[in-house]
Amino acid sequence: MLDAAAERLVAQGYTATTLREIAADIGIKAGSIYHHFESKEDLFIEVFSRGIEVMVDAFGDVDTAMNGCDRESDRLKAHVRAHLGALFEHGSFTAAHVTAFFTAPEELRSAIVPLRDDYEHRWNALLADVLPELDSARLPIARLFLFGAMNTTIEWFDLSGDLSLDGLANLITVQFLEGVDALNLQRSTR
Amino acid sequence: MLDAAAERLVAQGYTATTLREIAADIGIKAGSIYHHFESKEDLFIEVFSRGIEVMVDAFGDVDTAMNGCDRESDRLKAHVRAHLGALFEHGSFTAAHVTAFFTAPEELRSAIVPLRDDYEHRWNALLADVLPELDSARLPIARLFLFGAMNTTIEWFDLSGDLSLDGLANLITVQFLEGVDALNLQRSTR
DNA sequence: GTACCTACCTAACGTTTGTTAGGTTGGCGG
DNA sequence: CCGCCAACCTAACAAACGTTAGGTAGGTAC
Repeated sequence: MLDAAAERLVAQGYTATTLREIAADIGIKAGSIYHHFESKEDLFIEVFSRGIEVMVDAFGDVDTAMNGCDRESDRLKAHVRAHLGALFEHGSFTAAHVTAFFTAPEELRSAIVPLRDDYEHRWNALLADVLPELDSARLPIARLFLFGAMNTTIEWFDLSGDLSLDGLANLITVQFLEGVDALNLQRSTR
Repeated sequence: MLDAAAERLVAQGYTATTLREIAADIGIKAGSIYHHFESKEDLFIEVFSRGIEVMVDAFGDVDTAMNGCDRESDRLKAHVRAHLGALFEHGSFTAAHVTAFFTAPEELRSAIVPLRDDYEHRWNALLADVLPELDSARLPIARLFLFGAMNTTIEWFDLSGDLSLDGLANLITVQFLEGVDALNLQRSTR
């Protein structure tokens, strides 16, 4: 049911997604949803929360797996790959969060913001490690650039296309660190 | 009235924006809208079209103004500045388009897509000039990265903050061409 | 003055929405 | 076998939606 709600969110946004549609998707009636959640808002708070949870878990897994890694650019690339994995490989929760969060009513958003902030802080800390020479005031902006590049892939990236998720993660990381010209040296990576 | 509709679109998305709200914003009643537009869909087609129109016009202006420019990076920077200007300095039409386009129903979107494609083609041509050595298959991806960085600024950039639009355009261009490390050499630009 | 047009209003229509009260079903614990 | 509870259903509610038919005010043209 949460899966169905998340998929509808990605395709239609918050207001256009009706409880009757979600219910029909899983073969029950709209009223029955209220046995599991107090309201529509309550249901979607859970969906958005899981979207962040998936990202945070993926981030944490990479953090422990890459503990003894000395090449900072590889660490960054692994985290980019994890973020993309959350978007494309672990259901629609993260995708729903990234695309539909701003279409949700304000009261719902303010309940989610603390979780978002937590995830952003982890990225800030990571970028501070990877880019020690970067002005700390510029760091959040650099993160926003990176997030912009990663999150907008939902609008165009196709998992079944020529480019793999590993290849995409590599492209984004290299582009982020060294600029667009450096991409020409990376053609072999798929 | 189109302005009011665009602002509501940015704040609430397509479905959550009601004709009664728009009417109240400009001091008329909902039914009166139908004297100017055939339907809600018709009204928002006009809003989205103007959003692209603003971008295309800004792009064209820079194209002619930068005709005899020899430094390709300056040409790119000027176009980035023009795109950001369309987002922040010419009403809410472009902002509405960028944030709410994917929340609109499919029939409406398919009416707008040709205009979008035209604008994207112009950017592809520009990037092909600025980056002649880039693999042409990579070019649309590079453009999507750049669009991702530029368009997500709506979610965080503040016109009244420390960073100016010129400074932001410079940051994005340098970051795009040379990577995040190059930003440290650019601290003076505001 | 009459005709006409644009811009608005009122009042309602059918539909859909989130939500709720009360009823039915099936399985598990004792 | 009995009681219970979770999971579902039916049927309806008030509110809000896009939309429409018909009416009104004010200006312009002749």
